[in-house]
Amino acid sequence: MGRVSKAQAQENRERVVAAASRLFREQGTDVSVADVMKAVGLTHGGFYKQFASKEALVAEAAARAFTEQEGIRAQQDDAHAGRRGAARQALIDWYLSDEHRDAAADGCPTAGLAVDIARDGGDAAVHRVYADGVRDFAEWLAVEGEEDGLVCLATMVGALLLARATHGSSLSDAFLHAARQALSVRD
Amino acid sequence: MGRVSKAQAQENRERVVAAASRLFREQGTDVSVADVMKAVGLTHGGFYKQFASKEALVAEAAARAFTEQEGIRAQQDDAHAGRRGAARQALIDWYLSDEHRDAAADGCPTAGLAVDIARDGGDAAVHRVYADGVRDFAEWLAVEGEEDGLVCLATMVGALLLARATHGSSLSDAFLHAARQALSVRD
DNA sequence: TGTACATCAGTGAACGCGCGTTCACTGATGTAC
DNA sequence: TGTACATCAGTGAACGCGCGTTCACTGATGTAC
Repeated sequence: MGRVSKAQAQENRERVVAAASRLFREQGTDVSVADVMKAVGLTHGGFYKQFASKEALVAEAAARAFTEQEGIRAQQDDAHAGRRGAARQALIDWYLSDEHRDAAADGCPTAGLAVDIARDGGDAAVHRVYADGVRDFAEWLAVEGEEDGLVCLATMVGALLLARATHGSSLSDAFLHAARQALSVRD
Repeated sequence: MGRVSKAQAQENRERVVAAASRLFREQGTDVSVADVMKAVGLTHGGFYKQFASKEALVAEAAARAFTEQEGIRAQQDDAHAGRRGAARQALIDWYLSDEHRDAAADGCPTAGLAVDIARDGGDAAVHRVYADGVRDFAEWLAVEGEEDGLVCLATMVGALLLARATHGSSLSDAFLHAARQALSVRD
């Protein structure tokens, strides 16, 4: 397999970032470079033709996941024609659904990457990407002041992560249900 | 270094579980067996004289962490002479403090192990230990009904994990502060 | 109580394996004439 | 427009390293007499 066209190479690179973005959210950032490359049908050797290091991929993959989520929020805004409370409620209902609990790969990176970011002492770039993404999300959620957005996000992330960690127990649904109730009566 | 007395061996075993309990909460369950043993001044070879597998150590270490936290809650109950609201408030204030954010090793296993438990498809024993520990905690927090305990715990865990993940940013303190406010005005 | 021997907690080297990263190589793509 | 050559995306083997686990060995502890 010889050289590949510039357009093809660019497309491959983007597919690698997209696959990493899903795998890291689902299984954590220590999914191996080889597994990421395998997910798009390539071998691991070529990875360093496109990325400086695994850290660099983590940063790009995280940024991509946050951008994707911003898109989902923008869709909600459109769907509810700027009625912020309704858009927020629709997002919360999706966030605290069985579907979101069971599909971390396409889910919220604030939740999916939180612990990896906290433990990984390393790269400053990925920390910046993460904090910026979290701030944007909290601001979007804030309808009754800044603190309201932070608390709402904390409750959503906590309920989602605990629902995932207690999957198989009756607690799992209970966390999602209780948080949905608590975040509905608010406005 | 030849054989060691039964009492000494038992003490060593307990020190291994204690060290694992702290290291797993702080850095996750993929801290290596060798690093756990090193933390108590032993070599990794002897590990399997005491434990069937690393999975078994994870289960024991998690159980120990939950028991330790139950002790802290019992202390709060004693200190506040059975005034449940006050005990709960004191625990929440500690939970959402800088100290707890920065000392995960001696902190809450519900938060510290959540993602490891969620991702690890493996052992049923550790899942049971975790779910039981979470349930006990939520019940202790529930002063206005079951759902109240679950929501309170979700907010605490979410705020703590997000504060850890955004350490270094102004968001970190903001999450702790906002959650403390939200969980104070309640009763 | 004293002695001879079996037990077994802990050591340190080794196992097969997967990690992030490097590198010589391949051959289709891109470019210079 | 056609041809000769340089470029470089992707391959596959290899690097040093750390993982969980196993094992032959050690020598103080525990036990049988």
